[in-house]
Amino acid sequence: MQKNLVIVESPAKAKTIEKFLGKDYKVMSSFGHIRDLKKKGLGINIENNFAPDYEVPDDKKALVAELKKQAKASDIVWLASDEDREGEAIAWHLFDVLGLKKENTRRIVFHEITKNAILNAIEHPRDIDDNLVCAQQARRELDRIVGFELSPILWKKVKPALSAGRVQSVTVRLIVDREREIQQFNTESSYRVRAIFRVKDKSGKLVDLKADLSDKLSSKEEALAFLEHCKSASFSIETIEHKPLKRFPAAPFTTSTLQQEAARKLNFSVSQTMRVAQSLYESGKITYMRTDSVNLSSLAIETAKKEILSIAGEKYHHARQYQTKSKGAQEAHEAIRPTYISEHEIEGTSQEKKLYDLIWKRTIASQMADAELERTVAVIAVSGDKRKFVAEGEVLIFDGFLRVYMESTDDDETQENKNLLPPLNVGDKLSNISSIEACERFSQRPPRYTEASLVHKLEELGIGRPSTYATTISTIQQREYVVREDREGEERTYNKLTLKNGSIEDATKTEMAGVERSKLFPTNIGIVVNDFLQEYFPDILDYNFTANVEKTFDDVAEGKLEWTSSLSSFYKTFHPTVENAAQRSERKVGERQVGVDPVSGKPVFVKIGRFGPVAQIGSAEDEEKPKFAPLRKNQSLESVSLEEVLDLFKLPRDLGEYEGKMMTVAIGRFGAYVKHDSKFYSLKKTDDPMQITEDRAIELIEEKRQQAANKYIKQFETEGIDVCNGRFGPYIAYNGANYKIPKTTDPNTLTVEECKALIEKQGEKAPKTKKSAAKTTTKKSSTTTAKSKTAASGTTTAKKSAKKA
DNA sequence: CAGTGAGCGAGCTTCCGCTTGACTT
Repeated sequence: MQKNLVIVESPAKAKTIEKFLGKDYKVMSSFGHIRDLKKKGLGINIENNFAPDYEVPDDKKALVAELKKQAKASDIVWLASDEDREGEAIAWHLFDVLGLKKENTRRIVFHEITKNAILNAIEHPRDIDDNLVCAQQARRELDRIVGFELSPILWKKVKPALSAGRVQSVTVRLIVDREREIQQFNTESSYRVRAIFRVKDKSGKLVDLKADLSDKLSSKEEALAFLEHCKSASFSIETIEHKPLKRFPAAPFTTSTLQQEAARKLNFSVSQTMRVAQSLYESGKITYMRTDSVNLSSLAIETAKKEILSIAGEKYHHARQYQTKSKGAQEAHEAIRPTYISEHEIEGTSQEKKLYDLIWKRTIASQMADAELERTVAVIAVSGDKRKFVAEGEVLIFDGFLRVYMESTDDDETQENKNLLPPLNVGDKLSNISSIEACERFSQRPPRYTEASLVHKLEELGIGRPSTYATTISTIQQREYVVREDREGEERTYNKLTLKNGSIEDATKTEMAGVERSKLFPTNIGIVVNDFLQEYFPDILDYNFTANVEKTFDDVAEGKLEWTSSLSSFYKTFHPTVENAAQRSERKVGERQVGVDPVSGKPVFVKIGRFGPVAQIGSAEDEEKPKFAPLRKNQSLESVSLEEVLDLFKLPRDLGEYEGKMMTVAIGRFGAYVKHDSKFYSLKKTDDPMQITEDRAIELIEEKRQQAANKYIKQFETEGIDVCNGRFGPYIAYNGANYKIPKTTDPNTLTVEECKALIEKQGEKAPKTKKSAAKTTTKKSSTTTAKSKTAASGTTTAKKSAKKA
């Protein structure tokens, strides 16, 4: 029987701590929260002074039972959850659920997982901070109230199974607002002028000196006039200025900055970064990865120093302690850093190696000296004109931290490398002119968010926590408020005027504009939901809502405010807005009439239907049932035209008969297809479903039949082994699973024995279950299943198929 | 995998923050 039981939040932490504490201590993990508001219903008794209705979730029951048992068997229980609002609440829930006694319970905290920090914590136990626990309850209940009162309004007014919440709704708003800014942005063009002079460098060789005109020119006429003037003008150096410059290393990683840098430098998605970081943490290679602190332990600062001295020498070392600037930071942990800074590299997957390398470099660089540069600015006067050319050069005097690490920026405009300027003197005449170009340039619209830049914005606004950034971003995509995708840009022409050898050339050039890679776009549903919420719940959708309620939670934490009264004053103003929205707003949220159908004379609408954006001819009140057609993915509820909508009703289209069966063309979830004899044939990208001919459809059908015929290279029927042609080349199919064939082997010559050997070598796999359709459609099908049951009410076949689904 | 959208109408959906596995591709 052990004397002491220590409970922490994370099992990886438990493992390391157990080593420090010796055999008198058993260390267990709570795996985060062990109790929460009841899953079903509000879980809050509003009339009864916001009394919470807590329950231990099913998947935690076994764990709680085990903790209880171990706690009973111990003399003293040490509650060592994190030192923040959530951690304090976890400690209290443990105390309550495990039925602990005050006299043999100790609350301890540490910010670093080092032996000293932990032994020190053990020596300084304290009581559970009830005020902090109350602040957490207020936070928890407020989130539940907002989420569970708003979401049902959306089910009624927009579409079932939607959601709204303090964090996710504001996150969607950021993206919708940005999209509107982009739509309303007026691109303006102007002319930038650059001169290239030829001057001698130190060794007397002629080199280019590039200089840009300080003013932009607003029109082609102005640009032409300026170049015309330059033909006969003279150019001379007016001033030269040398300025020392310093660059500072960035602070060590927090969750948010790690996500951003991994996206920029390694092209990781936000969730991918967290997955990889989690595995590094679990194998003890890095410190905790969900943190908002930039603080390094004194131990880390010491070992970083040792490393820097041995890699680069004394001159490169500069010990620094960083301050957290982000709003609402709770700093329960250290910054993200290597556990052992002396390990420059680690074993692991290539992703793990890359992320570790990034963390190592960032940590080391944060303790290194500033980089020193010198910038030179030469101003060049143009005779007979007030405007000046400016040439800038930069030299690195001392690389400092840049030796190991340089932070990236989101700015996708390629930063031009500035080099050292050739030697120049005030008064020098620049008579050797290579060219002067006036190039039409366009003003930049605001950028769309990437996952990482969105996290950055959320952190800046103090919305969400390190543990939730990744899930928030996936939630808004799951709800189909937002999509992450690429967009092809559009070709744009621009004008370029070049003065060379005394004459001006006028050229029209083209470039791609507006190309997007992996950016976040709002969907029709996202826009409709956002506009609705903004209209009826402007306070909740306010970018400062979270920051404001955090202030009242702080008051609760400091004991200045009763937690229930903070909630009741919120509820008093919030709940009436919910009632108001339920009554006043129309069912037809987001509906828009685009025109009148010329054939039937009925109105044509677009709206969010039960299954997403849809066009509708005629209304439900008409005697005749209205006609529906889903909108295409790229069509916007706000801007789609009557013509485009009417086109949607032209499908499915009959193409004529083939082999006695009708061919129809339509567009489904996976794109355009031809249906024939209840089989489906996808159209190629180049085929237009509105234009496709009967002959082309037959061609597609025959092509697919041909492919199916070529599917089998060989079949060993008695053994049930097939050698097939697949999308990724030849493979072996056996017992419902697929096996690779080495590239060096000719599939045509494979024997049964060789196939069996290959199967054995790759380890016999379980048969693939018939698609994971169940997993992806369960959620959606809950509505369709219910409907199909009733649609064919009573018939046994319908019940069967419903069960299957 | 390639559909759906009225009508009867019960019962379902949903939040944010702590934590990992247990599941497939």
